Amino acid sequence: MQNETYDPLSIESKWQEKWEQGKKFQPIESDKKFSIVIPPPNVTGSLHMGHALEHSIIDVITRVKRMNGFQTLWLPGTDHAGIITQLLVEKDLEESGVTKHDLGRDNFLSKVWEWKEKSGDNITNQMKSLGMSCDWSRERFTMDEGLSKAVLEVFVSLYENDLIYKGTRMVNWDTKLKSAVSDLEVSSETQLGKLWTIKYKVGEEFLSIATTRPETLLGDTAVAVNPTDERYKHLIGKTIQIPVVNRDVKIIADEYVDKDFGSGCVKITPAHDFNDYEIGQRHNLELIQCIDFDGKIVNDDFVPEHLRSLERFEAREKIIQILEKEGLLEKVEDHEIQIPKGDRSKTILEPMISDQWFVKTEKLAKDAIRVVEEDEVKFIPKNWEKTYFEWMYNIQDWCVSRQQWWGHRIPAWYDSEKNVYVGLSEEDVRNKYKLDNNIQLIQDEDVLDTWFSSALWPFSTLGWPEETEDLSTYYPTTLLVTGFDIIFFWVARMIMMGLYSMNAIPFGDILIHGLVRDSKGRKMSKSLGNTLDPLELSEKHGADALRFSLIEKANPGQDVPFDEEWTQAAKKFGNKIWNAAKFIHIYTEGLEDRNLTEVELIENRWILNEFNNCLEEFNKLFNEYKISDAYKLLYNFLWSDLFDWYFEFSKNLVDNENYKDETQKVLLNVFLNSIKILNPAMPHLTEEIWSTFNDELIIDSSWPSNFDIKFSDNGEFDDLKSIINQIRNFKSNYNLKNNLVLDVVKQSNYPEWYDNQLESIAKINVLDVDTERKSKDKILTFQSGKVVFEISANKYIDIQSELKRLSQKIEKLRKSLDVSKNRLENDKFVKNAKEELIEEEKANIEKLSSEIETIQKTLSSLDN
RNA sequence: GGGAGAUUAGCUCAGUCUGGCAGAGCACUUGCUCGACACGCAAGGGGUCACAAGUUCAAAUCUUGUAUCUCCCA
Repeated sequence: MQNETYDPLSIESKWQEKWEQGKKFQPIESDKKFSIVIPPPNVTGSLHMGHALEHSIIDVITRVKRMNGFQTLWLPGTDHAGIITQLLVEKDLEESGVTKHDLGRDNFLSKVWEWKEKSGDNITNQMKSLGMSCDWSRERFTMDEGLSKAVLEVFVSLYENDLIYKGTRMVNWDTKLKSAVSDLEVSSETQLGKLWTIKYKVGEEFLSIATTRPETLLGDTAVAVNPTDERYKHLIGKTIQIPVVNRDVKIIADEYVDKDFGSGCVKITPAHDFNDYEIGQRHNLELIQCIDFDGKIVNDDFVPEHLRSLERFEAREKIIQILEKEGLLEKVEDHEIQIPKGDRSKTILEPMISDQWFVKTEKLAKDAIRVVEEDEVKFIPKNWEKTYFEWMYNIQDWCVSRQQWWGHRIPAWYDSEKNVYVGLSEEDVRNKYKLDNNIQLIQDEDVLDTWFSSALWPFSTLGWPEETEDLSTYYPTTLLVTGFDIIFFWVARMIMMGLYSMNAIPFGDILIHGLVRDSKGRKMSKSLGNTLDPLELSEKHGADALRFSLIEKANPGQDVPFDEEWTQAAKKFGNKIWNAAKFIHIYTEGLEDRNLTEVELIENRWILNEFNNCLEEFNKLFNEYKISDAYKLLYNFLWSDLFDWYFEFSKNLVDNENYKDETQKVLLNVFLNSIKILNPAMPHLTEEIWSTFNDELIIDSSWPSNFDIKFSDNGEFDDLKSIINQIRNFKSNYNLKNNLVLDVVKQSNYPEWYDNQLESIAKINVLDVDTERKSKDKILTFQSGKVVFEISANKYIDIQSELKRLSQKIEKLRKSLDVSKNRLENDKFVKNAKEELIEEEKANIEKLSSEIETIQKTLSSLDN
C-alpha cells in the first residue's frame, strides 16, 4: 500500500539499507561490461555540491547501464590527501601541546591512522545517504596495502627505466608546509605591489635596477642586460657592486632581459627565482641561498649578521631602510605583481633549490597525447582535448617528493656515502645491489605526492600489480566523470600511468562536467558565504530531489548555476509522480492480467506511441551523455503527455466496460515503464512506488523497450487537442466556470471517438443542430484543420455588459499608459529619475499597450 | 600576451554541426477545493536570438568583423 503523501525522508534510508543488504550494487555477470572508478575524494573531506553533482551523474549512468544488462561496477574510495590530513592531525595534536616531532615518525603515523579509522568514512557515509550505487565491498583507499604496493612497483619500475630521477632543482617551496609542491599546486594571484629602483655602483657611476623583491639582492650573483641594448653595451663584462652586502658581481648579457622593463637592467638571483635560475645555468653563475626553508634570511658567508634569521618580508623592510639611508633607493612605484601562492597553505611560495624526485614526463606524455589524438580516449565535450593537448605539449617534469610523513615513503635507500638504491624494500635493495648486511642503509625521509598514487587509481584499485580477475574484467574502465579543473591533476596523469603500467588506456570516455555555482553564477566559496550543503538540501527536500535537480541542469562541460528553487521544483515533480502512482492504483483496481496484447483504441495507441518516441529519444540523448536533456524530455513526457492528457482521456475509457481492460493495461504498462526510466535519477521514490505494484525490486528490473505498435492518425489527435484548447480558452477568457457545460454545434465531420473525450474533457454538449439558434446570435468558431464547431456566444456571456466591462477596463489601462508616457516624455524626469524607475516605466508602457491591443481585438469581434 | 567558451523570454538553458513559422522548465498574470495531486488543474502574457556587414528565395543557425562577459595558461 502506498502512503497518502510523498515524504522522501521516510522512504529513502529504508531503500538504501535494502539495496546494500541485497548486494544490489555488486556486478552481475554479463557479456557487456561497464566499469567506472570514482575520482577519489579526499579522505578528510565532506561532501560539497561539486561532489553531489559528479556523483549524481556517475550514479545515473551506472544505474542505467545496470538496468541495460551490463556487468556494472562503480568502484568507490578516497585518497589519503597527504598534506591536508597531516595538517589536520598536527593541529589536533597541537591542541594537546604535542608536536609531531615529539611523537616521532612512527607514532605520528599511527595517530593519523587512528584519525582515519575514526573519521575517514565521513564522505562515504554521505554518499550512501544520497543513494549512490557504489560497490562498497570494493571500496579502496590510496594508503591501503595493495595500493601502496602498486605505488612501490611503479616507482621502482619508472626508476629502472630511467623515468624517475633525483635531482637538485629549483622547486616551488611552501614555507608553511615545509615541503616542495608541484607546479599545478601553485596559483598565481595578481596583487598591487611595489617596484623599487635601486642604485648599483659600477666604478664611479650608478646603474638603476628595478626589482619587486629587494630582499633577494642578498643572493644576487650577477646583473644582466640585453645584449642589443646600446645603453649598456659598454658595461658588459664589467664588475658591479651589490649594495647592502657590498659584493662585486659581473654584468652579463642575456636575451631574456626586457629592454623596456624598468631601466633595462636586471639583478640576477639564481637561487631564488625561476628565470634567474635559468640565466644562472646559462652563464654558470654561483648559487647563493639567502632564504632558508622556513622563509628566513640565512647565510653566514654572504649576509650581514644583523639581517640573519629575519623573516623574508621583515628583511625586505630593513633592506629598504638601509638603501634609503645610503641614498641608493632611486624610486618606489606601485606595480602589479604576480604572487605565487600554495593551493593548500595559501602562503606565498618561495622558489628554492633543493633535492627532489622528479618523474620525466616527456616520453610518458607522448603516448598520452597519441591516444587522445587517435580518439582511443575521448573527451566529452570534445573541445576539452585542446586544453589537455596544450598542457601536455608543454609538460614539465613532475616533482613527486614531498617533505611530509603521511604518504607513501619513497622507496630509496642511502648508504653512508649517499649512494642511492631504489627497490621495493630494504631487503629487496640489499639483494638487488648485493649489499652486505653490515652496510648501514637509511631510507629516504620523503613521501610521494598524493597525486602519484591517484594516477594509478584506475588499475591499483582493481588489484594491480596482482593479476586479479577484477583487473582483467574491468580494466580499461569505460568512463571517467570529472571536472575540467582536474584534467591535469587526474586525467592526464592517469592516462600516462595507465599506458605505462598497463599498456592500455585507463578509460575510454572522459565526461567533463562544469562547476556548481550559486544562482548568480558566482563560484561557491566560504568567504562569499554562498555555499550550499548538499546534505542539508537532501534532508529538506529529499535525496531524489537533490539528485534530479542536479541531473536536470548538468549538460556536458556546462557550469551549473544552482538555486535551491531547482531542488524544490524537483521535489514537486516527485510529489506529482507519487500522486500519479496513486491514480494508477485507483484506476487499475481489479486488473488481473497485466499483459498488453492487441490495442485498439486510438487514445491508447497514441500514448503508447508517445512513450516509444520518448524512450527512443531518451536513449539517443543519453548515449551522447546529454543526460540533462534526456531527463527534461522524460519530465515533459510524464507531466504533459501522460498525466495531463492521457490520464484525462483514460478516465472515461475506464468507465466504459468495453474499453476498461485494455485501458487499464495501457495505463499500468506505460506508467511502470516510465518510472523505470526515471529510476536512475530518483531511485528511492521509484523503488518505493514500484514496490506497491511488484514483488521484485526495480533495481533488478531491466530497461524498457518499445511497445509493439505502429501509429499514424492524420493529425486527428492534434485537432482534438486544439479544439479542447480553444474551448478552454473561451471559458477562461470570458470568466466562465470550468465545469459549465457549453452547447457546441458540430459544423463538420470528425472522428467518432471525439465525442466521448470532448464532452468529458472540454465539458461541452455537442449538438448536431442548434434548434434554438436565433439570427442575431453572436457566433464564435472553434476550428482546427477541417474540424469546425460553433457556439452562440451570447448564450453564455452578456455581450453588452461584456462590452461595457471591457470598455471600462481599456479606459483604465489607457489612463495608466498616459501617466507612463507623460513621464518619459518629460525631459526633467528622464534626467533625474533613477535608472530603475525609467526602466519600470518603459516596461509598463509595453505591458499596457499589449493588454489594450488584446482587448481591442475582442471588442471588435463582439461589436458587429 | 596566448588559448578556450559564452551572449536566445524576468531566470536557467535547449535549438546552431545539417539554414525552413523562436522552444522548455522555473518565475509571472488570471480563473479554479472538476473524486491522483493546491508540492495541484486550466488559461494567458512575455523574445530586435549581443551588434554590424555579407552569402541565400529564406539566417538564431553559414562567412567576416565588432562589443561585452567567463575560464585556462604565461
